Amino acid sequence: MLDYARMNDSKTDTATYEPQAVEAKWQRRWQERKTNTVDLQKADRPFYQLMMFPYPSAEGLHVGNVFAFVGNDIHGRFQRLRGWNVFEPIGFDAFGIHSENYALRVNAHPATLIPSNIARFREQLQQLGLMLNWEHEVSTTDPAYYKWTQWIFVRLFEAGLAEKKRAPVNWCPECKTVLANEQVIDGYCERHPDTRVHQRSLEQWFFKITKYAPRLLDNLEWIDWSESTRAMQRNWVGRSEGAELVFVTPTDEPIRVFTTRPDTVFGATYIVLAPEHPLVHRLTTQEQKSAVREYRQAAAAKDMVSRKVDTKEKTGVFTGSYARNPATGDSIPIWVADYVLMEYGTGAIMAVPAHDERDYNFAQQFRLPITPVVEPAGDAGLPYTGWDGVMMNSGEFNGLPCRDAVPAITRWLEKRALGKLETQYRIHDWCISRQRYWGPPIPIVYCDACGTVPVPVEDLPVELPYVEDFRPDESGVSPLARHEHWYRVPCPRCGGDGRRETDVSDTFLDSSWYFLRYPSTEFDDRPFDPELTRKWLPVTSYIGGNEHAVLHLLYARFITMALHDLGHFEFEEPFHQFRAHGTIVREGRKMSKSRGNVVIPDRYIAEWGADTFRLYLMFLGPYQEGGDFRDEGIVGVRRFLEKVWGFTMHTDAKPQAAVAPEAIRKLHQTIRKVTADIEELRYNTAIALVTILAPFAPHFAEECWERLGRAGSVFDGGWPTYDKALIQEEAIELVVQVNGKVRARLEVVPGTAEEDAVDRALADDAVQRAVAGRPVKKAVYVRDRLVNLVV
RNA sequence: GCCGAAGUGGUGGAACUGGUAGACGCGCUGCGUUCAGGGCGCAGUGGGCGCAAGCCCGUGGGGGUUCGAAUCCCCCCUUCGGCACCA
Repeated sequence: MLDYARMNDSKTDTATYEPQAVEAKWQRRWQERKTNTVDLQKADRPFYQLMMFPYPSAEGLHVGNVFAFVGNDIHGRFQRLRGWNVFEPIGFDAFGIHSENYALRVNAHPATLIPSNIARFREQLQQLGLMLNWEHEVSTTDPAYYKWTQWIFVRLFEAGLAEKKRAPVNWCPECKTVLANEQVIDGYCERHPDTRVHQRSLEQWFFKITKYAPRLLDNLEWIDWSESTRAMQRNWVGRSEGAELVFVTPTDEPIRVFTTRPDTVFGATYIVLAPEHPLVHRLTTQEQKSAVREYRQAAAAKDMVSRKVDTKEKTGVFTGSYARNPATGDSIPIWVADYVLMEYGTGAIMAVPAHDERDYNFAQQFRLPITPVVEPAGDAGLPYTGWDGVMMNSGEFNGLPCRDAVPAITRWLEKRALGKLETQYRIHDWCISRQRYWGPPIPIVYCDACGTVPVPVEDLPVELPYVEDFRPDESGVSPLARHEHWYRVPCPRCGGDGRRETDVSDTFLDSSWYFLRYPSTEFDDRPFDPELTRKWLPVTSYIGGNEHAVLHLLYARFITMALHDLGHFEFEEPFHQFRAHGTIVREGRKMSKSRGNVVIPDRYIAEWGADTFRLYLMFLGPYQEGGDFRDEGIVGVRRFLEKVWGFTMHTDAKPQAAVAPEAIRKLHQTIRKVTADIEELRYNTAIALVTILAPFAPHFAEECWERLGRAGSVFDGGWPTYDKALIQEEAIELVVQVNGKVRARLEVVPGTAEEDAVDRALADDAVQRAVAGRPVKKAVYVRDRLVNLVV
C-alpha cells in the first residue's frame, strides 16, 4: 500500500529502494555484458574460487546451499575487486543414489527428472546474484563428463590402484547396494538412519586409498585448511605407531600381532585371534573343535553394530593351542574372541591384561593370569594403561621408563626376527562399486580368454543405457545385469565374447575431480588441458561444509595424488586453502522437513530481495560457525540498506566536494577493518561497519555506483585502499586507570609523551579522588591508549 | 576414552599483537510523528546500591601470571562435532 504522505515525509525525491527491480536489472546486465566471465587463457592473475557443487534435488536450493554459495561469492567478488582474475564456476552433482531413490519414489526416470531440477537450480542461482561463470558449467551425468570419470578409473586400474576382490562389505538392505565405510554411521546407513547395515561378501572394486594413508596424513600438516577439517581427516585415517611381534605356534605359521605397547610384551599372558582369522582352523585342537565352530558361527551371524556395541561383556573360546611369548619364552593360550577385529592390524593381538582394559575384562571373565610389567608412577590400580611408569617383571629391562622400553624391547626382539617397529592405519580401501543404475558404468569388460580388460580410452564413454526397469533388487548385482543386450560385448582385446562390468561407480568418484574439469570444459579430447591446469590449479580458495570432511575432501585429495603420481600435473594437493563454514539453524533447532522449520530461500528473496537475504545470512554469526536464522532479524539489514540508499541518492557525486576530515578518517579506518575481516571470512563484523558493500550486496552496489555517475561495473573499480596517515586521529581518548580500574578519560593529541600524560592524569579530579593522597608507586603508559597509576 | 570447536546482556553476537567489555543488529521501555501502525525519528536498555555525583559486582566455575586478563597458564564443568572393543 502506498502512502504518499509518508513518502513526502521521508524527503525522498528518488524512488524508494525496490530490490526486485534493481536485482532483475543487474542480473540482466551482468549477463549481457559478460561481467562475470573471465578469459581463462588470457588471465594473468588467476584466482580459482571453488564452491562445492550441489546435488540438484527436486526441492530446489536450500538455505545451507545459499549460505555456502554466498560466502564463497563474497570472497570471490572481494578478490576480484582487489585485482585478481576470479574464476567462480558451478556445476551439478547429479548422479547417485539420492537422485535415483527420488525418481523411484515419484515413479519417474532420473534421466528425465534431472534436467528439470538443474533448470530450476540455475534459475535460483541466478536470483542470488552470484558471480558465476556459466560458460564452464559441468554435470556429472553428462557423457562428456563421465567419459573422463571412467578414464580416471582406467588410469588407476592400469596403475594397480584399482582391484576387484571378494570382501565383506557394508550392504544396505534399503538402498540395496554396498556402502563405503565412510557412508556407514554407527552401523546404520547414512541415507537411512533406521536401517542397519549388514555384512555381505561380494566381489567389489576397490581403490587402494590405504596406500596413500601416510601422505594423506602428512600433508595435513602443511595445507592451509580449517583445523576442524584436518582433525576429522586425521581421525579418519587414524595412524597408530607400534610394533609387529611374532608369537611362534605348533603349526608352521607363527601368529603376528600388532601392538602399540611392545614395552608390555613380558606381560602378554594369552593371545586372541579374531573369529575370521585364517589360522583359527589349524590351531583348534580336536577337543575344542565344536566349541570353536559354534563360536565362529555365532560371531558371523552378529551384525557389525551389536558386535561393536557391548564393550564390557566379553565372549570368547579357547582353541586348545599355545603360542610362545617371544620375550619370556612361556607358553600362553590362544583364544578366539570377537573383541578382536579382522579388519584392523593383523586380526590378532597379544593380550596384556595388566595394562589394557579390554584384555583385563576378558582375563577376569575367563580366569586368565594377569602379570603386571609396568610400575606406575603414582598409585594406580590395575589395569594401568598410562605411560608414566617403569618396567618390572621384564628381565634386563626392569627399571627402564615405558617410552624407552618400546624401542629397546623391539630392537631386542628384532635381533631374533621376532618383531619390528610398525605403523598401522585405520582407513580402509575405498569400495567404489555400486549395484545400482544411476551412475557411470565401471569401464571394464570380462573375457574368458583375456580376463579383466579395461575399456580403451577411444571407446569411452561407456554410456549408461536408458532402461525403464532400473529398480534395484536383492541379488547383489546391478539392474544393468538384467540387460543382456547391453552387457554382452566383444572383448576389446581379442574380440571374443565379453561381458561388461554391470556395477556403476560411487557418486563420490564423480565429485572427486570436478574442479579439474571446470577450466577445461571446452576440450572433449582431454579431461583437463595441461596448460590451463598449470595456470589455474590447485584451487586457490575452497569453502564448504564439514559434512564432506572425510568423504569428498578425502577422496578428492587421493585422486589428485594418484593423478599427480601418474604424471598428469605438478601439484599433489587439490585445495591449498580450505575453510569449513558453519551450519544455519532456525530458532536454535536444526532445520528439518518433519519439524516444518525449513527456510525456503525463494520466499525470503521474493519478500526482501537477494541482497538483503545475502547480507542477513552473513550477519547471523561468524561464518565459520554458522548461525541462528530468526525471521525478526532480517528487517534490520533491510533498514540498513535503505539508509545507505537514501544517503547515496542525496550525495553529490562531485568528487572534489569538500568532505569533513573526520569523515575521511572514518572511511579509511573502515576500509582497513573491512579488508582484514573479509580476508579472514569474518563477514558478520565487516557488515556492521560498512559503506563498502559490493561483495555482500552486489546488485545494490551496482545500482548505487551507477547512480553516483560512475561508468562500468563496480567490480571493475578496484577495492579501495586505506591511507595509514589518514587513519591517525587528531585527538584521542586516553584512558586513565588507578590500580587497573578506569577512573577518567582524557583528550590528548596522538603521540603524547609519558610524562605529560601522567601529569595530566594526576591533574584530573576523579583520578585525585581515587588516588586519595597515596604515593604513586608505578605508572604504566601505553602510548595513545592508557595510563595506569599504581598506588 | 581420544581429537577438534565453543561457552560474554533478554537475544544473535563485537572486542586488533593482554590495555575503555557488551560494537552492530533484534527485542524491550519512554517520548514524538494531528487517528492507527509490521512505518519513521529521538532517547534509554549488563546486574546491584543511590535523589544525584558516584560506588560496587560482572565474560561457564576455581586457582595462577601481570600494573592490567573475555584474551595467557593450570585444574574442573557444560554444549556441539568427529573417531572409537582400532590393540
